Amino acid sequence: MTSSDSENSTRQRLLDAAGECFAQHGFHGAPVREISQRADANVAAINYHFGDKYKLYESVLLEAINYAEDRFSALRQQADTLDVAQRLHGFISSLLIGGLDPARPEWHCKLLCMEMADPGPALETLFTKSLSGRFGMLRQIVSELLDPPADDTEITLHACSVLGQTLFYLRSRQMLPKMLPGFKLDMNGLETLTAHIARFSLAAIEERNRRISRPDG
Amino acid sequence: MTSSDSENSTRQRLLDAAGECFAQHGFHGAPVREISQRADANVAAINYHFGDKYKLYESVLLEAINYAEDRFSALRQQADTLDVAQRLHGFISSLLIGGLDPARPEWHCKLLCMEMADPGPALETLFTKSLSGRFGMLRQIVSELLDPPADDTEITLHACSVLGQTLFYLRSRQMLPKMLPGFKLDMNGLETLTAHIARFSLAAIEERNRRISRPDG
Amino acid sequence: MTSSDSENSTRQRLLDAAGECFAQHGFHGAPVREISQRADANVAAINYHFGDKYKLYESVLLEAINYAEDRFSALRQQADTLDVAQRLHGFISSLLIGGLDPARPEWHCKLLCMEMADPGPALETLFTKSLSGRFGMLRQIVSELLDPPADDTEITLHACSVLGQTLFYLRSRQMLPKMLPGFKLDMNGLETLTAHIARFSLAAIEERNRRISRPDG
Amino acid sequence: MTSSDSENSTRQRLLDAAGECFAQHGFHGAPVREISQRADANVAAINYHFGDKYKLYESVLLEAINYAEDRFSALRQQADTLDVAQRLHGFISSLLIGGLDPARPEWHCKLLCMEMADPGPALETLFTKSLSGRFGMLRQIVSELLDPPADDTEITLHACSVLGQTLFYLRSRQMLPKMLPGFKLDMNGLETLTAHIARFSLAAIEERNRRISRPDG
DNA sequence: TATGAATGAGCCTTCATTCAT
DNA sequence: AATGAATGAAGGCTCATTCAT
Repeated sequence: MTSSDSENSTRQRLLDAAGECFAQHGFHGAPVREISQRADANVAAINYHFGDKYKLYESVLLEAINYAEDRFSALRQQADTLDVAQRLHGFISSLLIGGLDPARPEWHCKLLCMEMADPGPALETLFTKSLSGRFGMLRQIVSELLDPPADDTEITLHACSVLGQTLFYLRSRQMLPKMLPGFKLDMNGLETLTAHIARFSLAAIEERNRRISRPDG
Repeated sequence: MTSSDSENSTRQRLLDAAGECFAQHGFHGAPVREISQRADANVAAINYHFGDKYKLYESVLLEAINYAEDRFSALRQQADTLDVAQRLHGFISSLLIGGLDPARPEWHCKLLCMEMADPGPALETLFTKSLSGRFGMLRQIVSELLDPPADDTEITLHACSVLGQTLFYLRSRQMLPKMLPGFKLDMNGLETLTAHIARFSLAAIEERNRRISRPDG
Repeated sequence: MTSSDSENSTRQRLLDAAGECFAQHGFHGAPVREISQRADANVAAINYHFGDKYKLYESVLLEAINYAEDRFSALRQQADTLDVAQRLHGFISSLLIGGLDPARPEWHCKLLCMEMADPGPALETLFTKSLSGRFGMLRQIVSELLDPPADDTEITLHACSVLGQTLFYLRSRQMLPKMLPGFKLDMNGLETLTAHIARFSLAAIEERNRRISRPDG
Repeated sequence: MTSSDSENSTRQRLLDAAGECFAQHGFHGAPVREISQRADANVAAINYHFGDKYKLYESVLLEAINYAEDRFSALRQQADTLDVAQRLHGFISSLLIGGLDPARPEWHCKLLCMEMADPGPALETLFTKSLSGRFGMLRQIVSELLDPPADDTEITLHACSVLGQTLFYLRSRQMLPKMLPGFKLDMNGLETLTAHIARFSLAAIEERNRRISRPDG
């Protein structure tokens, strides 16, 4: 067992500490000194392992985005065995539970939301590496649900409706206690949300399908 | 007419410059010197007019949130003359067009989204002064749409579904060119979005109403 | 009497302190903290007044080179009233006494010599502003002394011989106590040196003139 | 042959790389990491081989000064077979060509000049090991040339005149392209310089000898 | 013999703020 | 009402060095 173990190496401790600090104070508001102290490491260790503060920030973002990627990989592999409604449910669930899973460090979700609200150079990587693929997956699901078939714009609008409902909880998480007092975001609550979003969206789409296929205008 | 009435007073120029800077670099990333220079004012002017940097930030946020409040006031006054579907449409429109209106300074929306992604003490004021009222308004509309009547939780879930779809475009604005290449956010595009969200949501609710009122499933 | 008095202003104190420090430890070896402390000023004052450390360094060099420029100006104005041998003596004296004058801060000479031994961007300014003019002046004197007239190269070589003898004492000043133990560089000593260099050079040139003008080869 | 014999040992590569770096940026301005990288060695190798950064610097200076010492040794051994004018020429040539020889790494000369402009503890070694002997040699030559004999001071002054003319080119090398545009410092140019300095100095001394030996002025 | 990881001290610079005017 | 000068604290980063291997 060498010191490069990914478990508790200086590098890994820095990543975790940085995640917390960046999520708490933002990139500019988080001093590298505080990060290194929380990681029980030297200030110079950051530059040694990551080059500079921003490269550390990028690495932290990657760490956060990768965490939930497993769920989507699994979903992709099960695509053939699940019907389209199940895949919609799976997508929403992956995003929502993958994002708010109480087992996941809180800062993952917040940091990603902050980066999306104020995108920097790092977002490019996140996008090409993960976000764009996820959105394509959702568009595929939605396009299968829309019958009679929809044009590109309509698919996009429906995909955004599903995505918007889901991301709302991730992006509003900081405000949820204030907005929805009494609502608990435990596993149970998350499944309630998932079920609602799926049912709400499927209902809207079914209604749309019925309307379009009706003979009159 | 004193100089404090002037629309172009130092104080106002500072507010505008600060809005741009804060939106561009975040609170910690925007140096007061850059703000004062962009406002063509002295560094000390900020502390003179606002006390300190954070109070300036709060003032800027208030400026941004107040800008769109007129639309909601109008909506409230028209409540009696509009049917509930129109009020839903009006709410979505107020939020979406009020947020992305090309005539509005770009930083308004971005800054508010950033503050919501990473809430500070200033959010409290925003919430009690504006956000909480808006959400209550939406809940009222949704509760009227839900028939048979829904319990508190279901109202909230439906309100969140509407709100989530709408906020999605505000909060993703920075990423929209990348996510939805070719989509134009001009007045026309905004109305398309508004119409879709309203139709999608109404369809989902109607379907729900039908399902619930059915003697059994 | 305002605070911008050139006498004892923060800016001037910084220049003097920086001169000493840079001369003592070199540009890279002199911490700005030490400079500001010696100047009884804040660290930030350096960046406020000069922009950055290197611009301070350039200003210090200019201060040093300007100090002696008066002597050369005077020499230029007297050019018509002095014969050429006197002007040669004047030139050597201006350089030597202007450089080692005990009334002059010691660091002036050392710092200029250091910059010449390891030229940076700042030397360009020194050269165009002062050095090149001085060398032209010396070439003019030497060319008048050379009779029969000399070509460009020969003038240059003779000018370098005069200049080299003179600069030797400036550039070796740090080593003089070791090389020439017992030699005092007071006003008296400097005039002895000046006289020697002038006599030595004139002798060499006269001998050269005689040799060239001799009919045989 | 052990690895420490090798001309391309880590130790030697460090010396060469350090010479370049120190000459380029000065002692304080040259980071050990850059040196070790240029030498294709580990950072710790410097401390391992030399103890610390300054000891490396001293070693580099010694390397530079030793390079030219062979010429002077040869000159000393030939002392008996050459007349005094030839020995003067030889001395100047050793210094000038030994210093500016295009075959020699450029940094040798520059680094020595820098150390002389800003002497540190290392200069002591250089002085006792080399410089003082060279100066003594020149004084001996000059004293033989001065006839009628001169006192100590006069010998010193004349030696400094010869030395100053010669060192001028070494110490001004960085500025020569700017001062003497078009002058080429190839082997041919160096011999031109050597010949001029020797002739100039001999002429001055002959004239002096004539003047002194004249019954009166 | 030689190294990659890690360190504490120090670097220059910039920060938001204050003060005398 | 407003400002230019100045400040102490803190910023991110780099330094020469050390240590376990």
